[in-house]
Amino acid sequence: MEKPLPYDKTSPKSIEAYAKKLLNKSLYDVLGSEIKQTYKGKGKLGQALEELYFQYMPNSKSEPDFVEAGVELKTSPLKKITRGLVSKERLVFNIIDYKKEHLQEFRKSNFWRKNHLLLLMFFLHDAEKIDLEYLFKIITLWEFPAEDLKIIKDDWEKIISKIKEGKAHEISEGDTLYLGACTKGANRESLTSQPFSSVMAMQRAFSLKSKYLNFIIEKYFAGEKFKINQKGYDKILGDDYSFHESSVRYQKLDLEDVEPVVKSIKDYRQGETFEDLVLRRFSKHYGKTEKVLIKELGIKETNAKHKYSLIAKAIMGVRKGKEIEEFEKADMIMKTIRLENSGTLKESMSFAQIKFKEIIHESWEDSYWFNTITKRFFFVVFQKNENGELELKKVMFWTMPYYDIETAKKFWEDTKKKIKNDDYQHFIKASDDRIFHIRPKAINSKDLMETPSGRMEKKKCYWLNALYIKQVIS
DNA sequence: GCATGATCATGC
DNA sequence: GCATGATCATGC
Repeated sequence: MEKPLPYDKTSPKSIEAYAKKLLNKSLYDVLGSEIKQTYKGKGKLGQALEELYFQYMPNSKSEPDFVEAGVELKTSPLKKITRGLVSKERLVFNIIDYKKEHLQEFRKSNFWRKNHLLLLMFFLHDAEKIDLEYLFKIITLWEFPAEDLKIIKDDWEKIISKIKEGKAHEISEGDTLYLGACTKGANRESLTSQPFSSVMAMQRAFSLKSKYLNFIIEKYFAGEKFKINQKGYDKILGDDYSFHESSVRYQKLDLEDVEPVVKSIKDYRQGETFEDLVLRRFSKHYGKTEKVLIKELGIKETNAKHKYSLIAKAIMGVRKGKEIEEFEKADMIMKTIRLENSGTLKESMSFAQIKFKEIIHESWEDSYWFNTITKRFFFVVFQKNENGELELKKVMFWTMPYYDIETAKKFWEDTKKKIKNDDYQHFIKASDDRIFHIRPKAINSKDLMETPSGRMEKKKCYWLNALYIKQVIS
């Protein structure tokens, strides 16, 4: 005879209420010391929660953990920074089955069947503790708001279309906005076959980017009550795309520093993705000079160097002083590019400083450079006309192709090796490589940074060659 | 015309 | 005080 469960397994609310008893506690606090014997390993927290706390055995992969309630349990670590708690890593969902995931439409896909209603249990990671001692800081049911789900569905479709084109091996996390396809496997050699090409592809899982999770975290601590109302999804998941009032929107928030481009799901035209919508907003302004744009958009006359970014934000309907919410969640990088009348770039594109003492300890996959270069980019291109005035030429979204990322790796390895060898005179130059170079960037030549060997060296940074950018945008 | 070293201006 | 986006200056 089975013992009755301490919660109603058919009710999401009941499951959530039972889960919340763990708030600000650890599993060890609640279950006592005897469980310490059974669970020692790292990464076993999710499993321990399922078996010992919720008292069910992990079930089939294609259904949610709590089948009857349709709830999927997701644990994920938080870390402490000065301004509070943020996500420590991306949230990883199911492994993408390249052979099956493309067979169904989104609403019947493995991903959506399993993950439409999440029970989020975020805990504070602590390197000094074992899993069972981690304190749970956020426990809540979670559904994607309509505006976000629209983007997630488009992301899913983008990943699926790459599989269907036989390009699973070319998938990059930077292809999509909120829902990523992150690598998942013991190492880079964890390859698997794909249905429409003989090329082996890296194993990947659906995931949410850390930046996206930070929005959930911030809203949770801001005291927002997340609404759960799955009926509202029908309109987003339907085929007609005739969006109406959304019933699963966030309540109005006072998060001061972001503003969304899409104020309502009704802003979309039929069949349009978020990126299409952004392109549409910009295309109306192509050919206008900087002066005209500043006047039309009501931007205060300024010589500030960031005025191009102010113009771009204004076109997207984001007010001064605010960050673009969708770009933040998607961890996307906006770069403005200025062209001469001839079409050549005025300058190469610079990135962050090389932290000499850090790079030597990095591995490629957790390096600054890999994590930057695999993001999605948004380029805003201005070009000088015959009178020397800058005109808005075009905008585009871009992700570095996978074969160029291989070059990025060699470039990064070369740089790391030279720093290890204490050689600061022979970094890769613009004339050495098609895509990348290292160059100084500092206040002046006396602006120095300490090296691993304890000397001081001029500050340098990563650059993308002007010629490469030119080829990318044309 | 481009590569390369150097520096400016702003905002956090 | 410093990192970053932007730009200048020089020489080949």
